[in-house]
Amino acid sequence: MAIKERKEREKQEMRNLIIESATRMFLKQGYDKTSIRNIADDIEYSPATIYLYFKDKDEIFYVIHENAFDILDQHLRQHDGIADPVERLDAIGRTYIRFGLENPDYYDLMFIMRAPMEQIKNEEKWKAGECAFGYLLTTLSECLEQKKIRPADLHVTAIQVWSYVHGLVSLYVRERMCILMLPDDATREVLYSSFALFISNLKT
Amino acid sequence: MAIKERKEREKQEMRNLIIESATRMFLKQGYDKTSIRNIADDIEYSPATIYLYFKDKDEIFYVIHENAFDILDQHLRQHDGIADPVERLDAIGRTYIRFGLENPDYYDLMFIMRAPMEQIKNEEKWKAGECAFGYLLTTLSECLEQKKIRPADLHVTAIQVWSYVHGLVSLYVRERMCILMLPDDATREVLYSSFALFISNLKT
DNA sequence: TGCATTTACTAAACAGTGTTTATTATATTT
DNA sequence: AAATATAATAAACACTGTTTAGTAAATGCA
Repeated sequence: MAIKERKEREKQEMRNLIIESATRMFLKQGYDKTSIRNIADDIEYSPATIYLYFKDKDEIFYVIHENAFDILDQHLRQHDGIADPVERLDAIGRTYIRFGLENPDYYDLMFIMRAPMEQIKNEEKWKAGECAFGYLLTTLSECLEQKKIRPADLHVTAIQVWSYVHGLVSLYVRERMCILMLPDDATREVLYSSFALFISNLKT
Repeated sequence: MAIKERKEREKQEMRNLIIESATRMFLKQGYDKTSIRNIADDIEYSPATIYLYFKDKDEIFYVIHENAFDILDQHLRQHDGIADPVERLDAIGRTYIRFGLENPDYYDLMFIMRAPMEQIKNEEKWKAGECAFGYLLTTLSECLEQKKIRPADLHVTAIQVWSYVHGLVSLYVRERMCILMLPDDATREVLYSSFALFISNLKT
């Protein structure tokens, strides 16, 4: 009965087709303009067909959300080779910020929008988030062990670092950095300078 | 011609009626469920009437956004009496965090949602934001003058502080703090502890 | 092979949304 | 009292996510 396997494969291909189309549209026109009807038009199926492969719109965006975490993860793990944990922390932070600035829509979906988190409530855990946060925890615990940053509770420190870079990126992405009344490239410079200052304040 | 004045007054009263209804609904059921039709139902007018007093839905929420800034401002200015600027900074930060945790919908509108910022582009400046940010700048420049915090560029430091508290609150409000896998009250405690640590790292 | 059954798909509808237009009723001015 | 200006609305437009009922094709079994 190889038919069942082929059917399963075809089902997965259709899911991929939908996700690919949705991702293209999302990155081009944003969440709101990526409607089920637009996706259906794009892949040349009826809107109702999409509901045979995904429970609802949120489920589609949950998959995109997970894919985005894979991409961020690849970026962050690039710094695995840096021996000094504080230097690594600095590199991770700058890469995180750069990822946010260069992929504002992905960043939105990963860390700002409510939709993907609704999905997580009904499932089990925020696996993708835990993976990235775990990497931060590992790096920070090395920093603390080697007494290279000011001593404090590991989780409190992690929240401090994450909140900080998230604050920078999310204020920028959601257009609150206009408060500086600077041109865009100068604003970005302030973000990186501010992060550098933060890291230097963290050091022992 | 006192009629014109009365008409002007009536127009303003109608605007207030709409804003009051919209605010009530927004705080009770959130942005999405506050539809023009729901507001119209609530004030017992037709949906089209609302468009005689407001250009669109965003304009209504822009007014609510401005009102929210007034409320935050009142909270923050409570600490005007604190002589030591670092102590004042600490109090301001904690009040900002508390405001965000206790008024998540207002916080959303003020610092996360895109809608109100669209309005600002078409107008002049982000007056409400500048007011609050100005207060932070004043406090920080005092801290720097008195050499009570580590020396650095004023604006870079301000962005550092704001990004940090915003990061804490926005990750909480948009449900990313679930990563800590702690009950709600413990999570809030981590936020405050993390801020305390941040302030102590900022001090000279 | 022929028939029954399962699977895949879709047209149409439902219940919403923000917004605009054409029309009516009311209030003001002349 | 008639003409004009203002205020309010019913209905429509163009969307949205989602569900239902019905059709056509592929598969399982005799």
